[in-house]
Amino acid sequence: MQTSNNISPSLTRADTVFIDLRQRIVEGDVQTGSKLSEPELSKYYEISRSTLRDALSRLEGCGLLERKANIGYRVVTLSTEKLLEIFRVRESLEGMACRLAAQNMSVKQIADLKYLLDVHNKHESLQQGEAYIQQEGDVDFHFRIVMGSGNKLLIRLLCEELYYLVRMYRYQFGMASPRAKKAFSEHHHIIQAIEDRDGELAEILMRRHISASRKNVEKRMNTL
Amino acid sequence: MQTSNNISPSLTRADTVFIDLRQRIVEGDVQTGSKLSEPELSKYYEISRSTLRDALSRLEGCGLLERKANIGYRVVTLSTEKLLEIFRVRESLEGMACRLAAQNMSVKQIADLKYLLDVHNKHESLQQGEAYIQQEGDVDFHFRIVMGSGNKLLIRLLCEELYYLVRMYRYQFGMASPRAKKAFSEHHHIIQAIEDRDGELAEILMRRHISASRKNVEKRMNTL
DNA sequence: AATTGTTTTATTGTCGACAGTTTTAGCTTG
DNA sequence: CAAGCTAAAACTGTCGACAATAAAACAATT
Repeated sequence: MQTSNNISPSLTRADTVFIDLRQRIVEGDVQTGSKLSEPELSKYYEISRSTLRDALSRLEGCGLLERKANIGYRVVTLSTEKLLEIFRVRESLEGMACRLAAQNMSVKQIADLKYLLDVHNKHESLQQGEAYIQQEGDVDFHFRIVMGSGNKLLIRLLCEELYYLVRMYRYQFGMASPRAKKAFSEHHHIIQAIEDRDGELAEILMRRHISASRKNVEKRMNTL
Repeated sequence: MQTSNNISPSLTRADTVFIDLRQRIVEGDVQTGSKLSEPELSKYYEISRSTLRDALSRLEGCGLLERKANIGYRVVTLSTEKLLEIFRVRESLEGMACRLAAQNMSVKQIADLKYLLDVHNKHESLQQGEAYIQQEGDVDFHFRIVMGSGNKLLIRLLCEELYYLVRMYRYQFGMASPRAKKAFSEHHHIIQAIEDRDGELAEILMRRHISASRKNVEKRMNTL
């Protein structure tokens, strides 16, 4: 007898496996490109194959797994080319999100975001080289702006599909970019545009911000 | 014994049901907002619930179905608000696709697209009011530009996830827009920019083109 | 020894049945 | 008659087993 918590949407077994596997894939605990054996995984999680397949199909929807008929699921492989493709999509989608955020974010949301940026700024000043915190701060910043757009489709595409891939690249490609200082300054300019309700400028700044990261990767790729 | 065609990727039962249901949902044969009974549907298709659920989970990935734990799948509901959200996402993504297409489309691809546009233009001149052909022509035009971008992620997001929703709105909202003439002219300008390899202009023109459609819907919404 | 063809093994696709939850129907009570 | 509780029906979540397909191991031939 499973006394389900009636308040929150009851978590099914497939849900928990989906969430756990997602994290393991993102963090590289399950290697990129590796084939997922359904019998093996279902034994590992002590669930049936049906339940596992439910979880796997959802991971495919996140773009973390690929499936071939009669062959099975594989973890996606990472490549610089794919990373650059993601940057192009983020540039366009987050640019639009930023434009809409300038229209739709509440005064309180904007204030909270400014506060968040200050906190991270101090962290960065005090304990130099804490790349981890800086990364999480960056993720949080972009996340909040997308949420602030108020466009549910945009939110779904970015937060539920693309961002897990983005985090996967961060974990496994180790993007400790040397753009920390610049990124902070760019974030501040973006918030300013949002606060001024200048959607057009906000979009341009966000696109430049992401485009700069992309060019950074392209430059590093060419020097190798 | 099923002599599977070894050349093409063998179609599984779940595949065929997925494709058939997708069309029925897009064309409104399965009503929006209606709940899908798994026992009923599996009986209809003469397959087991497991196979059906495989198909349903993929339809959820396309954004055509919504799922709640312990309750089941429903066909998504359509609304003007959601349609406007789609336009915003298309504006940003297809704008980027058009920019990349200007860089990456081959000379032959561009020539084919110009030819396609001419054919549809003649059709439109001859048999006035053939909204259907005009619609399909529009879909094809946008589709080819996205393909021409060469960005696989962009292609997946637009062609495999968003465009079925777009077609669903066209079928069920009956968007016989009065923008036929203008749209043709805009398409021509876009191709010209692509031919000139002017990515920046191509993006701007595509965004205006889609933005104009959005504003058209907004205007119609306000007059009701 | 390498390669092709065959057999065996393992894996995915599909099925039907049971368990737990939600919804519906019916009954009781104020 | 309405409201609330209870019991029954229906549905989704989960399970284990069989069928069809792909991968691996092995044998045979050149």
